[in-house]
Amino acid sequence: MPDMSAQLDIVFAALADPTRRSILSMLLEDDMAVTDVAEPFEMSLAAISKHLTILTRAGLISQEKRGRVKWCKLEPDALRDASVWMQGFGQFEPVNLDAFEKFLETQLAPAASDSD
Amino acid sequence: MPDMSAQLDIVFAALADPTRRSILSMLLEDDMAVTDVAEPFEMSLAAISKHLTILTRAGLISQEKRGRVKWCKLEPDALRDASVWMQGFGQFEPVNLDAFEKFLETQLAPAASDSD
DNA sequence: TGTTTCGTCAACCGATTGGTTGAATATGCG
DNA sequence: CGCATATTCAACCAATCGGTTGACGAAACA
Repeated sequence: MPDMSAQLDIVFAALADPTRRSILSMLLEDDMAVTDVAEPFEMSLAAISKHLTILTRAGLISQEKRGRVKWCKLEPDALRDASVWMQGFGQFEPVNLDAFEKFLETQLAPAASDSD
Repeated sequence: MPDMSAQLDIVFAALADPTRRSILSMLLEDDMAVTDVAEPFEMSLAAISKHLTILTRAGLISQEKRGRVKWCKLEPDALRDASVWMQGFGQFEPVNLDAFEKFLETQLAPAASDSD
C-alpha cells in the first residue's frame, strides 16, 4: 500500500458527512439495495447514489449488481486503516509520556531488574 | 452527547487534508509556534494559519498566545472520540497493536525524508 | 521612537462539494 | 411486446474549500 496519504484523504473525506456515516451504520446490520438505503433519507435517490459512489471509492463499501438491483456491502478494511492512523495520535502521546517517566524511573533506580 | 455527529463532521473534515495531518504529525513531537509549523510547507503563512484554525475548531489542537508567539499543542481527545466512533464498526476486533506498531514504523521511521 | 517579527484579517480566485431535476439505461414482469 | 422498477448520467446551482495577496495590529527590540 504505497500512497497511504491519498487513501486517508479519501477515507476521511468520505467519513466527514453525516449522511454517509449514517449509511455505513445502516450497512452494519445487513447488505442493502440502493433504493432501500435511500428510503430513510429526505433527499433524492440520485444524491444517495452519489454518496454511495464516494463510499465505494473510499473502499468503505462495495457494490455488486445482481439483476437490476445493486447491493451495498460494508467493507471495514479501509476503516481499519484510518482507525489505526488515528489510534496513533489518540494513544501515542499519553502512552509515550507515561512510558518515558517509567523509563526514567527504571533507569535511575538502583539494581532495577527488568520485568516486562 | 447527542450532537456528536456535528463534531465528527468537523473532526473528519479536518483530518481529510494531508497538510493538516502532516501538521498533527509534527505536533506529536513537540509544541510549535505558528511560524515554525509553516516553515516546512510551500505555502503562505496565512494558509497555514487557516489550517491551524480548522484543527483548533475540530479540537485536535489548542493554541495559546505567549507574547507575540502563538503556540500550537496537539489535543488527542477529539481524535480519540472519532476513533471510538470508528470502532463502533468493529465487527472486526478493535485495533490490534501489531498493526499499530507496524504503522508507526512505516509512518515515523522515514520522517527524515519528510523534506518539505 | 521607529522597525522588525508574528500572526490574523479581508477580499478575491478557481475547484470541489452536496444537492436538485430530468433524461437515459438496464432489468424484470404481465 | 409494453410498462414498471432500479439506478445512473448530465447539467446546473449555491456554498464551501484551499490557496493567494496586501493590509493590519500587537509585541519585541534597536
